[in-house]
Amino acid sequence: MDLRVEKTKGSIANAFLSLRGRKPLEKITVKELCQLARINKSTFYTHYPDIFALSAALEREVVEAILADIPHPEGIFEHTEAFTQDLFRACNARSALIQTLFSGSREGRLIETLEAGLKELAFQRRPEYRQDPASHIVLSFVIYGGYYAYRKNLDCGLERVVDLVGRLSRQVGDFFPPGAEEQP
Amino acid sequence: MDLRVEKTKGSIANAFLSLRGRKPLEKITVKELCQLARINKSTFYTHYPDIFALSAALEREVVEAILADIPHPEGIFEHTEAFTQDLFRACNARSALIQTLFSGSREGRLIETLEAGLKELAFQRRPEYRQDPASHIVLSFVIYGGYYAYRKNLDCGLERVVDLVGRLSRQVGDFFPPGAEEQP
DNA sequence: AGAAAAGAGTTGGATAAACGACACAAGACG
DNA sequence: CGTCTTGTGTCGTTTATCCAACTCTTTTCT
Repeated sequence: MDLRVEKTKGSIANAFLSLRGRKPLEKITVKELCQLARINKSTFYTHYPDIFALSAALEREVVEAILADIPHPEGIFEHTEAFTQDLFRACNARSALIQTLFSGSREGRLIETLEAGLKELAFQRRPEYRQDPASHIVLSFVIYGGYYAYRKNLDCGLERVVDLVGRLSRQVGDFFPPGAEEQP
Repeated sequence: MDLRVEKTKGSIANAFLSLRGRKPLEKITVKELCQLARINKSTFYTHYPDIFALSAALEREVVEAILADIPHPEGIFEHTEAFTQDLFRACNARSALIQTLFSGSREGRLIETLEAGLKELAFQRRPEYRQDPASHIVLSFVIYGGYYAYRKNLDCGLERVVDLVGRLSRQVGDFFPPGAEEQP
């Protein structure tokens, strides 16, 4: 990528995160962002249509980085337990960033973006599942289940939650391919 | 100034000072500077002919900043004592920067650049002295005198040196216009 | 409500910076 | 010694960014 683009996007991201740490997304103006990032307003618009698109792009990037950080992504089906644990680890390593990026009105975007990323990862491994509605259901089930099991039970201790969710995920993993049940 | 130029020069300066803090000027290559500053080599050459010119430019800038920091530069002749004290203060506020920029082979450049800046300041106040050799002599005398009185007697305590140099400067200031002596 | 200020987005033209290639010089190394 | 690497400095082309000006919308203030 062009060095100029890299630097520009970097300073936009920095400025955005700095502002986002102090105020909700909808109160951030393009003008102040550009002043902080020391770029021209028109330069911002060559990269993002508006602030929300910028936030969405950064959200996707974080999720991408999280998934790229998992040692053995190919084990998403075969070693679901280890995969889940690595996923939690990768998220934990970015807790501060996640907190600022996904706070306020962006609360629900983390799990949604994660779901999309995880499904993409899964379907790259098993393309034949992509058109199978049952696979989508099972994946959504385990992803959202794991997420909210985590969110709603933090007081149980992180390790315990991760351990249990990991084992539950493995159980669910045994259901694949889910469509098979319907044609015995 | 164009925002692009500002940012480029800024990152060049930062990279240079960072390198300069670790190695002598003549060991700094254009290549590593550009890598650190994250700019293209050709961009460097559009601003500076070589590393030495860069260093010289930064040296001048520091001296400019020091002089611009003196509350009442117009008092260079009438209130030499206060002027001297303010000058020492302004230098002290940049001691770290000065140390890295004027170390090694650049040792002597601080006082030389300071002399040029102070003379320029003086001659802007009294343009009629600019062509007068005697004025140059007296100014060089007081500037270098003050500088080395400071450098060679740091163990006497800063305040004492500044106080004495300030009073001496005032004595010398009374000699102006120096050419007058020769035509009684 | 109505004026004034501030922000959103767009556009056209100017230009700084990036890129890649090049010839050349200097130092390292076997 | 020759070769090989590393850095220097330049050039032509492409492109990202800047800038200034503009309209339109939103917010703020009285």
